Amino acid sequence: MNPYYGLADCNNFYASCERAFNPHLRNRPIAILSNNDGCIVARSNELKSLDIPMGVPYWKHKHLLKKYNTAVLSSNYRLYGDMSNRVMEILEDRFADVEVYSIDEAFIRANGFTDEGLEKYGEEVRSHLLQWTGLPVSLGFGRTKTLSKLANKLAKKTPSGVCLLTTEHPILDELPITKVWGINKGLGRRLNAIGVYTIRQFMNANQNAVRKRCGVVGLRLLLELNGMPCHDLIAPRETRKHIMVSRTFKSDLTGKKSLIEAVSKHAARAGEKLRDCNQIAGGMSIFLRSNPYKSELRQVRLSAAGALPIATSDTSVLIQVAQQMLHSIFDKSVAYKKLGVLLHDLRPRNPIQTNLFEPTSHIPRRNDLMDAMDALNAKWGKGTLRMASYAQDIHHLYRKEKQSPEYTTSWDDILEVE
DNA sequence: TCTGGGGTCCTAGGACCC
DNA sequence: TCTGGGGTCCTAGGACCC
Repeated sequence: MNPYYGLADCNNFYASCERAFNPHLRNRPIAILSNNDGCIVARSNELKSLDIPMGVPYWKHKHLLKKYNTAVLSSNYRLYGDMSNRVMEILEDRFADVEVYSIDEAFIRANGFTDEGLEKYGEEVRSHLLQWTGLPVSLGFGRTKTLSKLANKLAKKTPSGVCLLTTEHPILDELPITKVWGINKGLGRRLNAIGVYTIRQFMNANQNAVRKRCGVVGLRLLLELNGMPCHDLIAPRETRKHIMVSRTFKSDLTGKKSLIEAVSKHAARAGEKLRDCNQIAGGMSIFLRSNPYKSELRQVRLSAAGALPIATSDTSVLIQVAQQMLHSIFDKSVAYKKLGVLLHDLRPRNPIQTNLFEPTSHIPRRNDLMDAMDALNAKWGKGTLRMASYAQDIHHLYRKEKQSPEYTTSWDDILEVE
């Protein structure tokens, strides 16, 4: 028998994490803000029903949020990341094959179940997750990933929180194509142009026409909706293609000193991510951008890119190159709002590739040093040990005024129960 | 006053080669 | 005067995702 695919998705994940540790948030609308307290990136159900859209600038809706007595919080990624790990561990325990797809979602493959058996097992897993993490999770099942993703949307609206979607289900006659995972405005419009509006119409559309208009991406979606798998679970990747670290400043910056500190910090963070997935980078680029919302200011997008002298994950090299690049593009007549560091041309960390023109004998020792630094920071908290080039605290460059405590990852913030 | 961050895949087009 | 055809590789940008 063909396997089922499933998608487990935490409901209103960030808001639910906050709620799990703070009972005062239980019956209030919640808004979670992006970095720099800029946009609303997560909403509780109450807020979703109040017509506050996702991704809008916080300041534009401030008064409305206040009117509804909304709890507004800066995002607490350490807390969410830790809660995510707990959920994923339980899923991995309950299902043979799990693909962690994002911080709050995982695809699963379920073999050897009857339809009823699978739904029942789903409900059991759901209540296990709720009991052990305090997070409500929805489960959708179907013969393909695309169907399971759609099933999950339906599961959120059923009391059991679980839904198994077959290709015959009448709801597919009504749902618009934009509800399909992977179809947004662009593809949606191209499908509308050939008379396709509902999911059922899409399922029955001419495959050549879809291939021609929407490329292989569109064709695969059509097949998946008809129950023919084109996307299998993807093994956890150790091989990322790019690593990016970028931040918006709370105000427009003109001073080179702050930018040097920020670029060093970003490069160091990129190095951590790189070592975390056991890779080294062959190239780096950095970019600086002015504030696009202030049209009266001079608008620029500056960037520099180049190969590293030798592929590496050594923080001190990354910082040095990033600083050189910043010096090379800095223009003192511009005010900057955003800065980013990108690592590309990533490769596995071992074996070390030597370079005729650069000495490499010091590399094993440097690797040990980096590993020791990462281990210390993992044990005692981020930033316990860091390079002197960004020793100065740069929190003043960013806004983060409404952060909740790190209930699960910091001893100082652990919840006390009386 | 205040507007996020980090990914993936696909495609088109240019450079280059025979 | 007449100026091919097909392949690969790389990159930038679009589209989509969370």
